[in-house]
Amino acid sequence: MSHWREMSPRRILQSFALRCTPGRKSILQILLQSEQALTQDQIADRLARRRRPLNKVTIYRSLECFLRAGLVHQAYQQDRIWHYELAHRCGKTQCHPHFSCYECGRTFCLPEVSVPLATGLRAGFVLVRQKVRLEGLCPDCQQQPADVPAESPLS
Amino acid sequence: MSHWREMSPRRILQSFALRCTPGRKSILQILLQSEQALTQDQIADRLARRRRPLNKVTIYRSLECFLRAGLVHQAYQQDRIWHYELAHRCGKTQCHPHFSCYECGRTFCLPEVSVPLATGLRAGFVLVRQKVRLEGLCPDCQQQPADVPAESPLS
DNA sequence: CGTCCAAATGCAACTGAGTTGCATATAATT
DNA sequence: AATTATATGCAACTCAGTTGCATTTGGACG
Ligand SMILES: [Mn+2]
Ligand SMILES: [Mn+2]
Ligand SMILES: [Zn+2]
Ligand SMILES: [Zn+2]
Repeated sequence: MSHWREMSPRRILQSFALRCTPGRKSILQILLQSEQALTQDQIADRLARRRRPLNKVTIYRSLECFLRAGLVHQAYQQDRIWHYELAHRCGKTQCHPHFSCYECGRTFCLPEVSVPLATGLRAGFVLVRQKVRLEGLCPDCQQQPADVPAESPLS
Repeated sequence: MSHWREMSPRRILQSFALRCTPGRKSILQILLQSEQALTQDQIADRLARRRRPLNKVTIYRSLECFLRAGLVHQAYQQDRIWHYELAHRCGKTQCHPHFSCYECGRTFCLPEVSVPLATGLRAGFVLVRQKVRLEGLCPDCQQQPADVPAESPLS
């Protein structure tokens, strides 16, 4: 398999049979250079800083087009906001897990962590993708008293 | 551990040290009787059908209070809408998985499916809860041609 | 019982991520 | 260069969830 980071945005778009516009190339470049999943707003910021501003509707529509093509995933939602990332660090049937910190609210990509696929699915269900979200305390926050969800008084 | 379904809403609220109001008892009863996670809107509908209408703000604030107490979980978000369910069918460190169908969009609770906890977490991360979301085709939809995400042309 | 107050409720107005319709611009094909 | 399906920009919109504030009430205490 070819490594996306060694390919130009243009060639990647071509290989996915997507139209190659300046806006899409810029969005793709920003996703290629990011270690984390990004929101529309974060992408817009970075585009503006590179003097390549794009309308937010265009960003959403480009991401949706990338999504349909399988170039990006909607990695996770936080505070009702979608975070997008390139699909190249995800396995065929499983995205890499994400870890959210109860204390600081940050979310981390954990491409090196793998979780076995679910087993014992009821007959008739066809599993295509498994997405795992981990919650807890990140290295920066585990010292401080945290706002961890309460335990049940009945267990 | 006591079984919530055999307890009255009133006793459950008391054991969680929550104030016992008519609204909270009704919301709790609806969650107890549901096999699936419910949205604010679905809860409001069922309350109205029982002639116990509640303001949506009150429903949201009650759910948030239940959440802080550990009585309910935010099970999953679909189309930016939170789905709430009682925590009593979830393990201490892992919620039961949920399965979403690409074709019909329905989401199913899979309390019988278990996934091993993630291993190989980088040093410093403290895992408190693991949430698993499965995507694919449900028994009703696996016959029809489905809108499954595209494969990468580069792999 | 009645008194009291922190907490719960209802209502109206608000927030903001994401969507839609439509006019205009442009990538890719010929 | 001409053509056309697709991409873009802009303004207006949607709607789940939140906030401020006035009013009500659960539950503790006597
Ligand atoms: Mn990621
Ligand atoms: Mn569930
Ligand atoms: Zn943290
Ligand atoms: Zn289905």
